[in-house]
Amino acid sequence: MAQKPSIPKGTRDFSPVEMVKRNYIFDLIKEVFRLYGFQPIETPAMENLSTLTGKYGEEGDKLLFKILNSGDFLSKVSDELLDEKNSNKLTPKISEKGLRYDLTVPFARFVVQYQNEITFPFKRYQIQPVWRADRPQKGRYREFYQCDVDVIGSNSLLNEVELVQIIDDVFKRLKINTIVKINNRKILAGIAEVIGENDRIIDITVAIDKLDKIGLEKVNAELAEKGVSNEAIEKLQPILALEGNSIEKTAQLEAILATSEIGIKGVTEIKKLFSYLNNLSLQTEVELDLTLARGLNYYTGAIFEVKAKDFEIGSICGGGRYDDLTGIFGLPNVSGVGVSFGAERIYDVLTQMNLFPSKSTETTKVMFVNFGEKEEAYCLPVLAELRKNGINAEIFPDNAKMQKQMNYANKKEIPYVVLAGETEIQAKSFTLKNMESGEQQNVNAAELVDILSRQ
RNA sequence: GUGGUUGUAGUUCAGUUGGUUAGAACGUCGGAUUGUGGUUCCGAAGGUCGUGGGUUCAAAUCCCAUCAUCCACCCCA
Repeated sequence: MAQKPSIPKGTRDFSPVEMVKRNYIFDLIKEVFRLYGFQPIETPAMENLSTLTGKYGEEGDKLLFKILNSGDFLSKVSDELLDEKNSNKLTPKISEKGLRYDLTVPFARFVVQYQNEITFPFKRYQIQPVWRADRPQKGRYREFYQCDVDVIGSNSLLNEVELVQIIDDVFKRLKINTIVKINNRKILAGIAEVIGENDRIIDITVAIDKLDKIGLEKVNAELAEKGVSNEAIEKLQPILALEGNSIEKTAQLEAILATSEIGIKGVTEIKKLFSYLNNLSLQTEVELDLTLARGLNYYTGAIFEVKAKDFEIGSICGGGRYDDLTGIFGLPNVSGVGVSFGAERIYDVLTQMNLFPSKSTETTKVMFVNFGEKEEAYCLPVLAELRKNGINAEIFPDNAKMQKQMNYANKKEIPYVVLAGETEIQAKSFTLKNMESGEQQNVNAAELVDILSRQ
């Protein structure tokens, strides 16, 4: 038992059955991305730590997986430093690489590195795993896939509009009912300004983000605990209590934030975005949600979050605009906006709501029963012909007992089985069996290919 | 990083107040059935009871430690 092999905490193996489902999600998402003119890139699993550290806040740095230097990495470390046993000071000496924490920062690095070869606006998508040294729990893993789409090098709000359309398109195809929550970091900044707590924008947004979850009272308590003045908390109350639809809310906000330049800017952006969206026949619900604050520190404009309506789970997609992401890598004033689809959670939703399509193009469609050497030779040309026609076909590799071979086909959910033994060879035919109905028919090679092509 | 939960066959779990040889279901393999799967019947294999220590005549069971696991918090997809 103790010696049984296992994989690290928070990581997973994917069986063939799971891979078929995962690929369904990835392929569908990619198809939509391409439809809007996005192109794929990939970046390495590991980045230089200098690229990663300091981009995700203090908490994020702790969650970075670091890779030990190769060779005798301790020999270069001074004895004093070793004796000190201070991990934070020692780490930079023995580790220079880390596993990527998300896809956005490597993308920013990519853009800066290839700025002269890239034509802006640059629209890319990227579907790769990321790693976080988090403690795993329900729906959270240490290795998981992100599906990112970003446009970089364009300030136009049209990009935000198209991202919402992509979200709508993807979830429409996946048959998941969603609600897209939209907010704007500038509005949050405006709120902080109006209540006189400019510097505490992060604390304030993190706290009000929990409004849904822990309620107004606890939010206020947390604000007070973080050092936000009572006066400011008082001023915040009417904002937290805003009601009505998105248009009504923006109207009220406009009045509240009148004295804040940045706040008004945010309201203007939101108004424009909603005016576009209202003219599109979106299937998903879209609403302004002022409590939506989560997200990385680098968001500066729109913030998105998508939730499944019929299923209680965290967000299944999220993103926003960041005005100066590439600035930290030496390329200032390049604005980008993007969203990331959470493949793992989408998988969970589809599984539990039974929304995966039953038939797959990835599995075997027909299996030939193996009756022996002579029969193998008889089957091989037809197998080749089937494959030439794009039909997934296989022959059982051993002349095993009929029961074993049929069982194999059954377990693998192969819908058709071909039996070709002595009788068929003499008649130059094949017996095709439908595994679901049990029906059998005797056909020649051409008919076999023809029938299976049409299924 | 903090708090809690649970560790027994490949999997899900029984296992009485500590008592001889630790059970079941499902799965796997074989047979009933040498050209017909899913159903049925019969049989078999499979365990250092997470690991280490302690208490006891005796430990899967009680105690301690440790590791793993799942859940919640912080944070996040």
